[in-house]
Amino acid sequence: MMNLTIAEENYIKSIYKLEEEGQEAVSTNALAGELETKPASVTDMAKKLKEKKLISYEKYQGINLTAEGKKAALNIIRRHRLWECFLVDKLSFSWEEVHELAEELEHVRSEKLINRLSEFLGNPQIDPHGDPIPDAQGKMGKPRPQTPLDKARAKRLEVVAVSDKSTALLEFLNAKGIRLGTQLDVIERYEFDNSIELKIRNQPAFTISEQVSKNIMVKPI
Amino acid sequence: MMNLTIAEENYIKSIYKLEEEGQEAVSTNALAGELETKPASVTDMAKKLKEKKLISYEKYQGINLTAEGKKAALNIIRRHRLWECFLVDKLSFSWEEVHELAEELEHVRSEKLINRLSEFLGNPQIDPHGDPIPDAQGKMGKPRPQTPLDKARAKRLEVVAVSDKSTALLEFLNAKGIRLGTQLDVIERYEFDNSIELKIRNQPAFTISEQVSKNIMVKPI
DNA sequence: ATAATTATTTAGATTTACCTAAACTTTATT
DNA sequence: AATAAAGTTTAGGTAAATCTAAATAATTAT
Ligand SMILES: [Mn+2]
Ligand SMILES: [Mn+2]
Ligand SMILES: [Mn+2]
Ligand SMILES: [Mn+2]
Repeated sequence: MMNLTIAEENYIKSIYKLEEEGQEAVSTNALAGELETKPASVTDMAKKLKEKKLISYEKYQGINLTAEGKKAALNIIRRHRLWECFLVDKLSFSWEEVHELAEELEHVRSEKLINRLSEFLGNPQIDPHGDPIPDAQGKMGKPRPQTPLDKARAKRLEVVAVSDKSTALLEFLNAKGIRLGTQLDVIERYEFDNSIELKIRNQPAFTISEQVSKNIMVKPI
Repeated sequence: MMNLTIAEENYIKSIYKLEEEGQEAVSTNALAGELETKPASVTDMAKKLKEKKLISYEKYQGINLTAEGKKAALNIIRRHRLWECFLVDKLSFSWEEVHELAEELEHVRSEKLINRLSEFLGNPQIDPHGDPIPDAQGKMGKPRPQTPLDKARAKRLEVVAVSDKSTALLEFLNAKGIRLGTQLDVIERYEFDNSIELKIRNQPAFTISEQVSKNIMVKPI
């Protein structure tokens, strides 16, 4: 596996993410949005990544990772999520603080370091936000049955993952006492704005917006 | 304290090191040597760092850190040495493996991260090579009495620090069983090539070159 | 099918951190 | 003091990663 620059790694990671989210071929605009950069910059980089055979790309046709690109992406994600575990489990950071730091730490490229880190952490399978951690070979623990809360139909639910991108969301969840493993009772769904009234045992009920519910992954209990 | 690029941080660190080693004003050439770059590049960067008031610099007159530059340097050194401790103490790396990795990790800039790391490690005072670790305010534990082995006059000596830059040197020391705290008896000093015959308790005597002896810091027992 | 809109690419600049080669200063040697 | 050598700076260039503005292609609406 050849050596990537930090910019290249960030592109690969974002392409992976957008593909995961269902984009058939990742568009220049979508990628520019994800990376907070301009479409023209994306086109430039697309040519470079194609040259390196990490993506397939034809003018105006969008972007897809090659097998090699996917492998690279999983490796970066592994590093990112292991560092997040380290920060939470060993340095007592809370879950809304770690994503940003992991964005930097993930670019320290050393197989040995990351494998030792994994071992030190007890080879965790999920990160602090409930996302699975790829193993050294790039295999990711089967994504367990999970649905965004806005789509879930059951009444009793358990939180299995949350989006890690927004500090504000995670702080809101802290305030409401929602963490991984928290059990929720859906009291009511309001059609007007798709807000949801929830109850956690021993706590007063509260309402969350559709925005929030889309970012909480749950499974029925 | 303003934000520095990785290149700027590396320059600051190298200037600090050369000043420590006694250079009155750090020359363009010396710095180019230390950074494995070209003198012309150093001149470019010197202008930038002067602009940022991290160094004092006049054409042809060499470079010195300002108070602010020194503070920045100590902060980078703190990060470097704490990561070295982490790698050795927590991830079981050996002392010759950690410098390179710390060269990368040191550039992750977060006060909170590094202070938490320090705490996690038990606020260590020295790194795996015996070098003192500056505290959060940039104060460095008094450099304890130490002399390079080639200059030491006593017969019984204890190893208090070693140079961390050469993997080959550290591997040689591993092979000979020399670590921090190791007690050495000087059997003989050979004037011809300044090599030194040493003995460690319960081991056969062996000889080291002047090169090696310059990179082992000792104190009399 | 044509026109309008949106998406994407190209052209041309900019910034950072390098480089080489040539010019210039400083220092050492005769 | 003059010359040679060594050290340093300038001039001009390159590569990566960005940008803006203009051109072009694809999509959507009329
Ligand atoms: Mn994250
Ligand atoms: Mn995460
Ligand atoms: Mn080191
Ligand atoms: Mn060290």
